[in-house]
Amino acid sequence: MFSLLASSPLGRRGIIRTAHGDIPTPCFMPVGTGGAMRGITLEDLESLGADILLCNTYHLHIRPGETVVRDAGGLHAFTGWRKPIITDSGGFQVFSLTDLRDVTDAGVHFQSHLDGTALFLGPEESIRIQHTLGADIILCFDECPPSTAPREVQIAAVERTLRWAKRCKEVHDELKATSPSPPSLFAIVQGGLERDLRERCVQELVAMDFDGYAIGGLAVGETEAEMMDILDVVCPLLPAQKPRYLMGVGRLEQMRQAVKRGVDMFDCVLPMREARHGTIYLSSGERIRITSNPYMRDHSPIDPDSPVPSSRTHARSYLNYLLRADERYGETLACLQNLGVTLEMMRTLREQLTP
RNA sequence: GGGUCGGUCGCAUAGCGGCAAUUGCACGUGGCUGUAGACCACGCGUCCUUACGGACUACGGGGGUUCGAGUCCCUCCCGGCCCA
Repeated sequence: MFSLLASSPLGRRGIIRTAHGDIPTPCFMPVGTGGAMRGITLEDLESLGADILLCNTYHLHIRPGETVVRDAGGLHAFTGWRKPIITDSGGFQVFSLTDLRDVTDAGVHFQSHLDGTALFLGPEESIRIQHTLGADIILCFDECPPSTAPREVQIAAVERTLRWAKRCKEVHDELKATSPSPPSLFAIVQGGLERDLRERCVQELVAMDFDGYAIGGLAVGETEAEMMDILDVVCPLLPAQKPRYLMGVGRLEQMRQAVKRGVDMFDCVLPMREARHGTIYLSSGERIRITSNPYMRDHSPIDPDSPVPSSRTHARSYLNYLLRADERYGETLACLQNLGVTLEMMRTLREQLTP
């Protein structure tokens, strides 16, 4: 499923093969939580060069519900996205919906963020839903505390995440037997900023033998140095022949640094969110606040060297106006640009790593 | 000409004796990291202070009552509506 093509102090170059196509790594996985990207189409996403889409179990479970997706023919048929799809387990919502959930060992009781309806998601539920959705890569249901949470909290989260990982794998193995093209299952390493807990978590998970390993619980409150420090602890302990996925990261510079430490996969809402909110990434590496005053009369292209055609033909003044006027097209242009620059950076990185 | 309602920080609003004065929009500057968040935070009379804070000038103009007036009274100007 994963082939490591090259490995050096600059990073790893590899390829993940799935039923819906190959994913060259290192890769950035755009976040289309509810089976869609905000502001751009999935056709846009493909033309930007994305090789895999990330969707979310919690969100799709609430709406439209996995049976609707299944009856539509699975996530690929339902969305029209033909390339690989990875689904997050819903574990992150323990972190992000902190006021709307209650964690127990059995799983998590959520209150739907839409209408308050009670719903329960545990390891078994999450894996079953992910199988039903029909993703190519699925994730274990984990507990993600803030990275700055005290050690006792991290210990409990690691132990729970390990217990849950075991249960996830058991259900996954059962379901795998009944499926013609079952998904790959990745485990998630927790442990906050506690190096020994991270070590323990990795070792236990590796012993259970998953298809890949995700590093969770980062980019949730710690400094960049702390994040890299944890990668330095975790990555060397992961098996070379399995893909590594740093969840929720991130900034371009963070991803560059993480690649050097041996990370293969990333996802992050930041490029899209910052785009919608007016921060534009340039191919030069610079970031600009396009909605600010100086750009009102800057009629030069958004990014003359952009990998995205629309950013070469449209003026900064136009994008400034569109976003200020709350025109949807502004979000579209901004999102295309930031995602385009992000994906382009990964392509460049891959080229540099190709032997 | 008579009656009536009204003139508050760019626009729109609140305020009915203790106010540099509500709220929305606009504007300004930040922030967003496995998406609950086309979002959030702060600023938005002038000047001084790193800040706490202080000084000055302000609710159409002028005058008055009052310890104190955007708020009450008189008068003038301007606008809307109604009747002539």
